[in-house]
Amino acid sequence: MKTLAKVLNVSIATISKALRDSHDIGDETKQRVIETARLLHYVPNPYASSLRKRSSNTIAIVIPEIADSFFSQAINGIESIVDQENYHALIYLTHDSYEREAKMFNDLTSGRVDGILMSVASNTKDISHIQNLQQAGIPIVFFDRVCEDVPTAKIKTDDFNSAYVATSHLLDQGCKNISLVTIEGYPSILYARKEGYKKALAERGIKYDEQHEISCSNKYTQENNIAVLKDHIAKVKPDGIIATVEHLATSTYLACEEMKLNIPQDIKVVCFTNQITAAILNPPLTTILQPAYEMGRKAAELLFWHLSGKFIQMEKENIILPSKLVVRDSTRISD
Amino acid sequence: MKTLAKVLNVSIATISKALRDSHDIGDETKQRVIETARLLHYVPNPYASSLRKRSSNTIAIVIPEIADSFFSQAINGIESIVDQENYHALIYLTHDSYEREAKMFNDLTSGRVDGILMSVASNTKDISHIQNLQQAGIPIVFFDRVCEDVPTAKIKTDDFNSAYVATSHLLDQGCKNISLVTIEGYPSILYARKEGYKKALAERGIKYDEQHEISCSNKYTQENNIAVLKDHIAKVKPDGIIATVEHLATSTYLACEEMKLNIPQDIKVVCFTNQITAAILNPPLTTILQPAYEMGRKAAELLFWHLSGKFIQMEKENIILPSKLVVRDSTRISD
DNA sequence: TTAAATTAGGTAAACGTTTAAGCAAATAAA
DNA sequence: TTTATTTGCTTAAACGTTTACCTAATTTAA
Repeated sequence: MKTLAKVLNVSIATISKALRDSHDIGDETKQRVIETARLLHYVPNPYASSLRKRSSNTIAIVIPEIADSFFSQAINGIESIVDQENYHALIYLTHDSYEREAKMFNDLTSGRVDGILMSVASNTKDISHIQNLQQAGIPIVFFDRVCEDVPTAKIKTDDFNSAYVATSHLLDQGCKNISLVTIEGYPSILYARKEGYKKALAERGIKYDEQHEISCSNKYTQENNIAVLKDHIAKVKPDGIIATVEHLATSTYLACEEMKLNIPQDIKVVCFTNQITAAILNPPLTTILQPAYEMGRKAAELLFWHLSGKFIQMEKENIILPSKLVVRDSTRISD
Repeated sequence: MKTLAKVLNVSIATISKALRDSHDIGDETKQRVIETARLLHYVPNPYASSLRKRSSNTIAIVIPEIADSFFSQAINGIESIVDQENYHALIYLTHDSYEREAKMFNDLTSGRVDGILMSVASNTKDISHIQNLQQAGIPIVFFDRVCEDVPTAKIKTDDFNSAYVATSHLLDQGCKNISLVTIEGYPSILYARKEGYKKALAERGIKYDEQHEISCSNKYTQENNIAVLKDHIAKVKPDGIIATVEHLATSTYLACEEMKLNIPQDIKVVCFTNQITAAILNPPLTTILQPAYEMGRKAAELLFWHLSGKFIQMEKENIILPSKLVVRDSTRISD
């Protein structure tokens, strides 16, 4: 294209410099260049530019799943910054599979992106793929599902505390027998939620019972999860349930309905979810609302601070944004 | 990196060809190259490759909004193909703004992507940005919110028919007075939905009344939408509502609740939405479920067929996948 | 007046691939 | 045996930018 821009008969270097507003070029020439570039619909080739500059103006967003309010809201937050910085965002879905995640990371060492924003897959144990990436000099910021063993910036919400608050709330509402519904895998956030749950129990002198913890599949086979839940409810007869991931809300409600259990009379339910429909469910669902947008935004901000050369000790950044318990009828004592 | 791969003392061309499995290279050398590439963690630089090959292995997904079940499910469908083709997906959110869309398209003429999958912003009228892109030789496939004036492939759902079916269903349930709730803008799909609605009315000899059509903002200010709805309901007193976009479901339910209107007794509601919580709402919501995943998948398939050189008359591809009316309590005659 | 500094722009190399063209040695065809 | 073909590899150009280094002309300082 620049050869075409030689209608101005100046050198190609002049064009480049003029467009990048270099001090080397006179104001008048700059204007002429910019003007004719616009006229000729010239748009620079990003790949040539990236190759030469060794930076891509692109980041990667690596998440387990996209059909999930938390993640889609987080992406909105990320995008608000990416857009402002004139960057581009590649999106990668791991579907919560370690194998896919590792494969993607291998590709990402190529320099395709300048940095990565990620929520790790729930069954990721081995972290060598992440370490390789760091060795390649590519910065990573974790959000929500962080990987504690990797020394880099992390944006979390207060999982421990919010689980504690949720459990205490259920206890306040008279529950004696609370089950914790989680998914398979090793995400540290689920561990934290479990610990918060345990602490609330302990504080009231209730013994933690492994029987009360139940793992659903994270593969989104709703029928299967409903079956598992019904089984559990029949056996343990809980009067309260804490669902630790979003898609378990629907399964839990349907399981209760099929068992003719009334929420909240027979069983009270609280769920970690950002679904906007929570308020119009039957009954309206008490939720732990996570600051998804802000978390995505903050994660992106940190990454760009780092990329812009501002010295940040990435491994020292460990930001915790508060979640909020939103009490609705699913845990309200009905009279 | 290839200079490093010269530990094998062969030429850099040999490396390149060996890795791309060219017939030029002997089997034994190929193996040696592949082996040591793996050993040295060699990953080719995508920007150099893209520059030389003049193709990027990347597509763009341009959509109005991501925190929406339809779009996030569609992305899942797209991703299933993108992944299979070893491509990469850049994501761009227009937030339903024509200005943002046009700006993005200008950037996309650069050759950053090999093709585009898009749902156009609801207030896009001028389509010159899209035409410019086509002139630059970059293929586009529309899905859901198509732009009828652009000659290229389109994946839609049967908006006309499903609105017709939904309206007829409400009429069957005894509604006499049905309002259509839409958003501002000119998306052709909303026009089709309106026409389907009108046809169902006409068939039963009911006169279409403009009063019954109401536009909410598409800027997601829920409080505002609720106010608009309450106002409308108070004035027109509809006994049935068809909400044509997902985020209006919550607004509608809340407006009815605030007005102490019982769904479905006082007013019946059906909504175009893919939200999985529809089944557990209060009451369970009758929905028009769109084949989001399949639409995304099909759109991606078409694009890749085209990219792979299979001759497709893109402008002839006009695929319509059926939506499904899922009847639940929100339109059920209660006894 | 001359030397030094500044301004405005040009030259050419480099970024890391891919690929057309070429070439020697080995093999097949005549 | 000679010629034609095939095999396996090398050379070098090209993709479209950016940028270190040069140069000539102009301005400023001494």
